[in-house]
Amino acid sequence: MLDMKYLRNHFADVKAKLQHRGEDLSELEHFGELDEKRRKLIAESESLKAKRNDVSKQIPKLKKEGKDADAVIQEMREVGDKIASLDDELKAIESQLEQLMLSIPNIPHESVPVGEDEDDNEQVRKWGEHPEFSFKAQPHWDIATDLDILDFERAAKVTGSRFVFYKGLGARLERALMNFMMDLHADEHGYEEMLPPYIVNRMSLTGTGQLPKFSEDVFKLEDWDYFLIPTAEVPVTNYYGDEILQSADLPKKYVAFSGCFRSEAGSAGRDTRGLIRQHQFNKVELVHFTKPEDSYDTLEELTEHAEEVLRRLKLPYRVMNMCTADLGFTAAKKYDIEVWMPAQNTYREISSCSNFEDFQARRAGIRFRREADKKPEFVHTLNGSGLAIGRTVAAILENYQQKDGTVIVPEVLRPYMGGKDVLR
RNA sequence: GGAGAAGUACUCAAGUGGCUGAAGAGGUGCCCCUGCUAAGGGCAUAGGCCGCUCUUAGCGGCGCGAGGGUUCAAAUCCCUCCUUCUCCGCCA
Repeated sequence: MLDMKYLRNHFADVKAKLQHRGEDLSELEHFGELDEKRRKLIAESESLKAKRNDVSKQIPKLKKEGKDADAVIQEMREVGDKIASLDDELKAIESQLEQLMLSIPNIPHESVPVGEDEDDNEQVRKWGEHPEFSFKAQPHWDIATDLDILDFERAAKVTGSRFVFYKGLGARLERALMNFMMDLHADEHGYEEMLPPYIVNRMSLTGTGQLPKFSEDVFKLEDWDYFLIPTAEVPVTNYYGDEILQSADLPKKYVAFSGCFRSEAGSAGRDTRGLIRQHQFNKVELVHFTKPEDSYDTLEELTEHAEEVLRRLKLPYRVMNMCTADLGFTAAKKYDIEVWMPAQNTYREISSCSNFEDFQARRAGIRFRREADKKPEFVHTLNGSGLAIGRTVAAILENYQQKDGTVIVPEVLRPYMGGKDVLR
């Protein structure tokens, strides 16, 4: 959520910056009117309340002195009715204004390229050499099905499309990656480890920005106002919701493993085969809480930590600075890390590293105090995948595949694989 | 799932309609006393959000788990919900 005072005072400027996102901003036009109406109603109602408080203090005195208070009480009854009707009106305006504010996306940072679609994303850097094959590179779903380490068919029977069973060394590989990534970030990058709830309430999803606008993307539990998490970002960021942290507490950095659940509404027909777009997948997520002045340095650090996973796995990748059209609703700046997928002859997103500045913190109420007598300020929140595990499995299968259909296990994973060096 | 109890500030806690922005204690900070320590004494310590104004400040509104209601007036009375605890049931 944007700062209402800032929006009021810099309306034209904010609007111009939001327009680069290419989203419909017609809602935004109602802001001025609602904001003004709200403040007018508050002023009216509160001056009546001040009067009521004042007169109500006199009533017991009048009574004590044996004077008649009926006329005053009658007058206050009318004042009370007037207050009630103003407050009703105010409540309606405020809920409209809140809906509006919750639907306005974040302002892109000045270092974000202005663009119209994903073709305008800028490559920041590139790492690693594409593997050369003396044979036609196979897609990971064929490799895995042949090795009998992934079973999409039976998952479709047991649940439905976009689900998978990991089997044998496939399951082992997924678990090895989880442990490798968690160890790397916890032991070497200095993150505190966390295992969050997989189910969250409406307020948490509103805090991180998935709700109210993107309700069709998340799974909701029947008869409960609870949702399956689409990413550990949601529980971990909201961990400090409605709290005021001490200056010395910051920065805070967490690494969380979780299952992730996404409805993939609107993705029908895209990536229907393989591990790329599943309703359920595992992910190791990095979440930072920083002081405002540190968040852009932190974004670089966070992205670096995610890249390190790919470098140790020796998987080629590139880093993209996402343009205004491809930023996502909540981010002020976002780097996507894309891993090379030989069979598709293309790079695919494997991590998204974003700085939300105070956008999520304002929604979730995450603040800190610089000094004991200072006003609290909103923290900046950031997160990034470090990494999506299913997609990493897919990338390993495709980049490490051999002519005979086996797959070499990346060296760093072998200790986690009971010493196995090849999937066969 | 059933029965009961509780939620007031950093902590504990008093408070059944106006004199309560809220007693008291602990904690914390500063000061006094003391050769040092212990003990003692004094002072300070309500955050936060919102609105207005002549914006290094002032004024007003809200706030006692959350939201409604009753009342001229609610921490206090009523309703709904949430959380925690105890017992029973169920369960990995």
